[in-house]
Amino acid sequence: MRIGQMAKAADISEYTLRYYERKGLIRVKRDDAGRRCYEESDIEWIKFIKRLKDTGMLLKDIREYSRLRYEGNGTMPERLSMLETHRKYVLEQQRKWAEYLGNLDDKIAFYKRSIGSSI
Amino acid sequence: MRIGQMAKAADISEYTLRYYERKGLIRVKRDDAGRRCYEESDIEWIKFIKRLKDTGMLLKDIREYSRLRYEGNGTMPERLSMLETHRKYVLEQQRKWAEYLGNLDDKIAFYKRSIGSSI
DNA sequence: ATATTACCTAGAGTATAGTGTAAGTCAAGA
DNA sequence: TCTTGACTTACACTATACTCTAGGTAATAT
Repeated sequence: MRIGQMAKAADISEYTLRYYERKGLIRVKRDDAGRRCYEESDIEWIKFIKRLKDTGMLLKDIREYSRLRYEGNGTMPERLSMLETHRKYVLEQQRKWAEYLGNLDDKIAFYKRSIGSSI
Repeated sequence: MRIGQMAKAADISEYTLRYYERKGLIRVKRDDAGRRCYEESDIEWIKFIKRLKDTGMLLKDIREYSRLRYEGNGTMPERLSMLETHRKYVLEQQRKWAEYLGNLDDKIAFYKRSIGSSI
């Protein structure tokens, strides 16, 4: 699978795929012509990277996770530990968003009352 | 209230306070010596700006909200509309975080099984 | 009187994460 | 054979949001 197909399959730009490779997040083989050849399994891997990124993990941390992953199964405990740390972070974010939604709803209710009473 | 006190009161750096002023998010009067004089009410305003920012609103959008706020009560309907749009965004983010937490828990469970079975 | 502290402005520098361009290579179809 | 399209690398540029420095002023503490 070449970069164009992968970009479509994983819904990511070719620029970003090359950028992630440069940054050490993804390792990709080349064909005889020097073109990137992605494996099928890379689709899920790239989607997983996207999710880590979308939930606030920095590329340098994803890079570290990636390094462990490419090292093999022996690094599973370390990866598990990273994911558990990240899980705590995600829970904390959820708490913050819920709290913020409360604030926002209060503010919205206040505005509605203010606008209503001025009629 | 001068910038040093405000930085402590609103838990934000002086750099950022000046930056937000330059960007049009906050309007501040000066004393005879040209120093910024914040009002008590600015504390809550700045905290609110921080929450908008922390929940993914871009400074340029916060700037627009701010412009309306400084224009007075007549802009309440517009501000309400901005907050309701942002509320939808926050709800969508919550949904995404919940979904992602599910993925993460699956992955963690998988790792735990894998590690367990290899003992 | 002088030293220190808190402030001022303008502008440069940093971090993060892409995004785009220039110049060139390669392979497959008309 | 020639052209087109998909790729390659290296490097420059962008956006966002700060963060810091340099050089200066003003008020206060010793």
